[in-house]
Amino acid sequence: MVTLSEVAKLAHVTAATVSNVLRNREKVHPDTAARVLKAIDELGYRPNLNARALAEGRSSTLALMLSNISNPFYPEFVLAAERAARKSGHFLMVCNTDDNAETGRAYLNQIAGTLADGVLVMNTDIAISDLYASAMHNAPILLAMWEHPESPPTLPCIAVDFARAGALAAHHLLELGHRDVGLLIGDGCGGLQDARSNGFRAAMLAAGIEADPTAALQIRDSIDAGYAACMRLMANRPELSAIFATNDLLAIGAVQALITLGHAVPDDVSVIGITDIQLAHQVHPALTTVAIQTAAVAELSIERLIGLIQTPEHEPSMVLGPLPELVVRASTGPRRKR
Amino acid sequence: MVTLSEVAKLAHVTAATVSNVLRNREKVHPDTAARVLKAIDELGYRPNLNARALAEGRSSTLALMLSNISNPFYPEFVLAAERAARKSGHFLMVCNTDDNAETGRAYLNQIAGTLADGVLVMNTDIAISDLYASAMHNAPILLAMWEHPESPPTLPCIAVDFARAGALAAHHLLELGHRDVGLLIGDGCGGLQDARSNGFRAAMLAAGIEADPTAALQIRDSIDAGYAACMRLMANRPELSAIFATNDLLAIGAVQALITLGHAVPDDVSVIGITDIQLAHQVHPALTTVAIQTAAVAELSIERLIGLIQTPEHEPSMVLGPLPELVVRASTGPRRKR
DNA sequence: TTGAAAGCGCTAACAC
DNA sequence: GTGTTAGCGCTTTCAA
Repeated sequence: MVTLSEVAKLAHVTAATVSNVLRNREKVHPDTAARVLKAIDELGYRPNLNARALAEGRSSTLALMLSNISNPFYPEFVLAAERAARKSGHFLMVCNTDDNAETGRAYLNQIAGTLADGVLVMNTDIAISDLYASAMHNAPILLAMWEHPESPPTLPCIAVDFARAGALAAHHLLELGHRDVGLLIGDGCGGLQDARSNGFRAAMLAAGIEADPTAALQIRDSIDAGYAACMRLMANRPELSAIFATNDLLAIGAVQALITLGHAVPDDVSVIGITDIQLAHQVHPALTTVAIQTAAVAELSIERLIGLIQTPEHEPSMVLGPLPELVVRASTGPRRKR
Repeated sequence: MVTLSEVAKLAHVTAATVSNVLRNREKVHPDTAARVLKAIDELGYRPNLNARALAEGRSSTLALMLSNISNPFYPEFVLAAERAARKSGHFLMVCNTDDNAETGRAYLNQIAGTLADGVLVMNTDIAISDLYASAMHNAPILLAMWEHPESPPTLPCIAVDFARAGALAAHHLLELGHRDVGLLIGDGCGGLQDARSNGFRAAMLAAGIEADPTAALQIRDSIDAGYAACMRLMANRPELSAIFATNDLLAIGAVQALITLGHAVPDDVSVIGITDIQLAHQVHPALTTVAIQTAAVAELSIERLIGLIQTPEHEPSMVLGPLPELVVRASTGPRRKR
C-alpha cells in the first residue's frame, strides 16, 4: 500500500504538504502541488480512509437499517439513498435486522459513531428508547418514513403523510362511485399501517360512508398475503366493488386474486394501493396507487442525516416529506352498474 | 467517546491488558479480566472500528458492487450476502454503479483495500482488466455469478451453470410435448444471458428441434420488456405453445402478456423462466422456473471472498456454485392438443 | 508556503 | 500476567 509519506518523499515535500494538496489546495504553491500530484499519480496513491477517519474523528459512511431488504419497497429506497450519499461523498452500509431487535441493537452498538457517522432507521422493530440512547451516546439517528406526522417521535425524523395518502385513495374511489370498499391493511416490517387505513376511513366517513369492520383484514405485508386475504374478502363480501390496500404489494396480490376469481379489474372490481413501487406500473393491469415519492424521501433523509452529523441538534425535529400523490393507472374504474 | 485507555484507567490496568481481554482472553488473569469487563460495562465502552482497522491493517467490511439494486434479483442476493457477512463478523457496503463503468472504477479506487477488505462484483459493466488491476493493487475481488463455467475469467469467481439451467428448462418443455417455443433473451445489467439461451437451444437441438431465429427476441431485463416482447412474439408466431425466458422477470411479463391476449397459462401457452426470484412463487399462476439457489450462491461468495482475504491466492480460481434445479409450478403444462 | 510534531484509538511485539 | 513501547496512515496545530 502506498502511503502519504511515500508520496511526500517522491515529491520532496513532507506529508503535511501532500495532505494540504489533497484538501485545501490554496495553501500550497502551484509548483509543489503539481509535483505532489505527479507523485500521487506515479505511485498510484489512494488515501487510507480508515486512517483519515481516525484522524478526523469522523468517517465517511452512513448506515441504513431496515428489517429485510427483500421487500421490494426497500431496494428503491436504498438505491436513491445510496446515490444521494455518494453524491455527497459518503458510502452506505446496509444493515438487515431480519425483524430482530437484538440484531438491530448489535448493529447500532458496533457501527454507530465508529464505522458510520449516522444511521438512517427504517424499521420499527427496535424500540425508540434504544435508538434514543444510541443517538445520545454514539451518532445521530434519523427515522426515515415516519408514518405519524401528528405525533413526532423523540428523535429527528422524516415524516410522510400517509393518512393523506389513504384519503387520496378514498377520494379517488368515491369519485368513481364506489361505496362498498374492502380494506387490506398491512402489518409488515414497517409496522401496522394504520395511519393509512385511518386516513382512508376518515375520508370515507366524511362522505357519509361508515366503515364496515367485516370488510377489513389486517395482514402481513406481501403479495401472497394480499392474494389470500382478497380471496377471503370476496368470499365473504361479494358485493364489494373496490379494494383499498395500504400498500402496493397487497394490492398486486388482490388484483391477481380477483383475476383468478374471474372478476375483471377494473370493470368488476377496482383496486388501489399506496407507495407506487416499481412493480406497480409493471403489472397488468397497471396499478392505480398513491405515490409517496420514495426516491425523494430517501434523498431528503440522507441530506437531513448529513445535516444532523454536521450540526447536531439537541431537539428532535420532524420534517415533512413530499406530499403523496394519486397516480391513476389501469386498476381502477367507475363502479359497475348492476 | 469512551476509549480503551479510559477503561484501562478505571480498571487500574493498561490499555494493552484491556485489548487482551477483548481478544485473546486466556492470557489475562480472571480477576483482572472481570475488573476490566466491569469497567467496560460501566463506561459503555465500544471499540473504535476505524482505529482497530488501522492498527490491524485490515477492516471488517466487505463491499458488494452491482449495477442497480432495484432489479428484484439483487435484493435477495444482498440479503443472503449480508447475513453471511454478519455471521462472520463483517459489514456489507452496497455499491450501485448505475450501469456506469466510471462509477464502478471510482468505488473500487476509493474503498478497495481501505474501507473494504474485499469486493464482490456482480455487474459486468466494469472491464475485467480494471477489476484485475484493482485486485492486484488493492484488495481481493471475487466475481459472483459468473455465467460461463466453461471459460474461467482471470479473476476468482463463483460460477453458476446457466447453460444447464437452460437445458433443464428445455427438457421440461420437451417432456410436456412442446415443440414450438419462443425465446425471450435478457440483456440487462448482468450482461447478455446467452449461456442460458445457448444451453436451452442445445438441449432442444439434441431432441431434434432446430432453433427458429424468428422466435427469439433479445431484450432488456424487466417485466415490461418481457411483456412487450411476448406481445410481439405471439403476434408474429401465434402457433407457439410455450415461452422460455432467460430470467423470471421476463417470464412474469410474458405471462401477463399472454393473459392480456386472452391465452390461458398454461392451458394455451406454457411459460418458464430462470432464477426463481421470490416474485416467481407470488404471481398467479405461480411461475415454473429453474432455481439457481441465489441465497446459497451468495453465502458461498461471501465465504470464498473471506477466504481470499485471509489467504490470498496468486492464481485465479473458479468454484462452481450449486447446480440449478427445476421448480415446477403452475405456469407450465402439457402442450394443448389442437 | 512548507515542515515538525503531536495525536486520533487501537494492536502487537517484547520486556518485565 | 501485565506493562512499555512503537507504530498503523492520516490530519492539524504551530513554528519556521
